[in-house]
Amino acid sequence: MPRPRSLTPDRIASAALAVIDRDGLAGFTMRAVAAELSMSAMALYRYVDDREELERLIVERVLGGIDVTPPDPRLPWVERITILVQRMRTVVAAHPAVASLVPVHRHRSHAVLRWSEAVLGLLTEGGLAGERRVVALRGLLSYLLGAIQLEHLGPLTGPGTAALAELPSDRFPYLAETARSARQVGPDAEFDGGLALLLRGLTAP
Amino acid sequence: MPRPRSLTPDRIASAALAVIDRDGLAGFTMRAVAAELSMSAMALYRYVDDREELERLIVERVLGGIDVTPPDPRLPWVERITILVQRMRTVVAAHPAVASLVPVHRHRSHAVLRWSEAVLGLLTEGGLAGERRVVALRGLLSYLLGAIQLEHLGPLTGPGTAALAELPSDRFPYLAETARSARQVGPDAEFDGGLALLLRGLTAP
DNA sequence: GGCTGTAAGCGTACGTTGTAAACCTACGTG
DNA sequence: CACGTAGGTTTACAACGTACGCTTACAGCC
Repeated sequence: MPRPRSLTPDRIASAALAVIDRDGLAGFTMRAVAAELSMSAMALYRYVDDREELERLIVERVLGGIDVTPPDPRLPWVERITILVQRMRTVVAAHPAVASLVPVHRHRSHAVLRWSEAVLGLLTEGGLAGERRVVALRGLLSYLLGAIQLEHLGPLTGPGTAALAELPSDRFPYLAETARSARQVGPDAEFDGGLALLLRGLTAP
Repeated sequence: MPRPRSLTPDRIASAALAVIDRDGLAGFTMRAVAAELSMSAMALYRYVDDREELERLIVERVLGGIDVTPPDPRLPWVERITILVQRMRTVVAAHPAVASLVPVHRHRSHAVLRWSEAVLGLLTEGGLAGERRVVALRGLLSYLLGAIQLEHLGPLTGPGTAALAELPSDRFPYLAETARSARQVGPDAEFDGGLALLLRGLTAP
């Protein structure tokens, strides 16, 4: 019988995401999100316990965009896993500033569960089970989240590389040389290359 | 001719680390660190531009503890890399709460440079060069930082696993089963297992 | 259609944070 | 001993998350 709710969790998450995309993580403030919704700051608290829950909503909204429909089953299972991993990277890349929120809230995310379930299915199809399968899933997730983080927090490829290339080459000969090679490797190639290493380790005899 | 400085960057970082170890990241406050040094909050700013620089000092102090002396050269190069990676994990594990600061400040850390140089040397010894070597270094760092993060932010192994095991097994059959296997895998085995995958990918034909 | 109870939404306020500015003060050098 | 520099303190402010209490709009009943 009371007044009906005017917001959905999804609408709130969208508003918060709009703020973050526009003003970065530093601009993400309860007041700013409320303003984006044309509300007072305190009205937000009718929908959310605290800032942390709002962050969870955001992460869930971003990761919820992952397409977990199984890739073409005619592809080798390793390639299908590659696709699933790339899909997760893609949705986060659409909102780079949330990259650092993901690891914090991942373990409460339903989207991550669905994604993990899909990956586990493919790992199983690849003949993995038991503890080896646990290690594989966890390894993929670690690499994925680590790579996303590094990518959006001061990339090796990119402007940082320039500084690296000017390192005193007597004390850091390898780094100086590597920085030169790094210029040839774009972010996608870098990510896919690392992922391929992991997956090759999975299938090697 | 003026009054001498009474603090070293290292002493400041130690105080901050003491605060973090005692009260967690949330307790890490300019005022708290200053109090730890028996100073007023503003006195800190004679030594540090802002909070961010203090965070950098902390990360540098933690990562500075890495032992980068080359492991026994009689070991295969893959094992020597394993040792270097584990050493990085070890120093962060000693101060779990700083885990989330590391990725943010890594690219300005001299300690990371030294570590990277050592790893690159071993990769080179393993016959890697050019873009393959770039991808390898970056892959190792991504996995390492991702794994550290996951480990200290809601582990798969650990209490989280219990919740996972009780998932509706009709919708998450693999996850439910995997959660049971996960109980057998300790954090060290999990980390080392994932790392081994990556390195095997590096040496596979 | 008016009345009413519930929950939506708002205004105000408090404690805490990072840090700017102005001030006082201890010390090495002349 | 005086002086100037830089160390340290005090005070202050804007912005943050959020507790509390009030007002107000609506769905269901008479």
